[in-house]
Amino acid sequence: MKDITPKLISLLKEGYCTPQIARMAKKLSEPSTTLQYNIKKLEKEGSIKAYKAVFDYKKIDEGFCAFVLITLSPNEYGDPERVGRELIKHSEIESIDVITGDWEMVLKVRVSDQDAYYNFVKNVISRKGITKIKTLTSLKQLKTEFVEL
Amino acid sequence: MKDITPKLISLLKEGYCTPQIARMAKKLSEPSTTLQYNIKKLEKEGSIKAYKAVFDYKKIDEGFCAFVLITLSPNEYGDPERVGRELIKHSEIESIDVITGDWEMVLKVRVSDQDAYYNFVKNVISRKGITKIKTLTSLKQLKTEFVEL
DNA sequence: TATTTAGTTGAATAATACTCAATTATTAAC
DNA sequence: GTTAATAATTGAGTATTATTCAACTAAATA
Repeated sequence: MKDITPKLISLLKEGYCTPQIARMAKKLSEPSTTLQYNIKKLEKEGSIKAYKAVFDYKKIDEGFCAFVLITLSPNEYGDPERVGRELIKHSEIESIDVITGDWEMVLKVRVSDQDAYYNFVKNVISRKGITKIKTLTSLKQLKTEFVEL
Repeated sequence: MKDITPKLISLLKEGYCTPQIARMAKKLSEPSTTLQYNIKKLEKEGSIKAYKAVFDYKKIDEGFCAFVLITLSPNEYGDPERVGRELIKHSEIESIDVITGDWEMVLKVRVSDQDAYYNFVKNVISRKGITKIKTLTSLKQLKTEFVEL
């Protein structure tokens, strides 16, 4: 039997959703055309980047979650975004931030288990420009993407 | 004129969206009823927690983003989830994780600016049970919630 | 005040999700 | 292996919903 679930998850993780205008209109007691107009405005000015699904990642074989604190080599200090942009396409990475303080970057990463994380570090993170990393492993996730778990 | 935008943002941040089955069906060349069935299954087994919008937070007055590393007092070690659950309802908090290592918890927080963050720390974070915090301020966000910015 | 621009809204239409029943595939029991 | 039960796929029809459009109202600008 064809298992389309992985494809579905992949699409829903980054988009392929849409606002429920009628439901919001009821909730706010406003005409749906008014919401339509205002939502389109938010989209046009780029305030809304995507509509997507939030998962209980334990249940879709992405139970291992970690924050990766990254130290860049001195010659990358000037352009940490360059390193970041090379990481962006990796679907295991939920977020990428350039930060202040003891580290230069922080990633939030989701993979299936510790083994997969080891491979991720080996193949994706261990690259020229990244000097040192510190992993904070999540033991329990209470909230993610503004959604309570 | 009535400004419903804040209400819209608030609703869309945590839900009030729905999958675009027809669009995915085209993309995957599968009948939409098959997708319907599989998506409903994911929902029923709790794999999908919500459908929501992702914003360019700079454009909706939430330009200040920080990771908060938290050290708990020894008498809270046993039940870090208790502290976490009290934080969950705060809409400024994007994520809450209990972690291993030098800290017990990490939050991802979004507010309008540094002033608002100061107030957030004062009013929400500074509470019994939390001994020490370290803030990693995001200078540049390249990706968030699996969505490229 | 006049003029333009931005925002609101109801009515009509187009698109989409959803329901249901029939069919096929998979699994479990004997 | 055969049978029974369960799970998954699918097309046709219906109910909802998003979208379009034009009329109207409010706000901003000169």
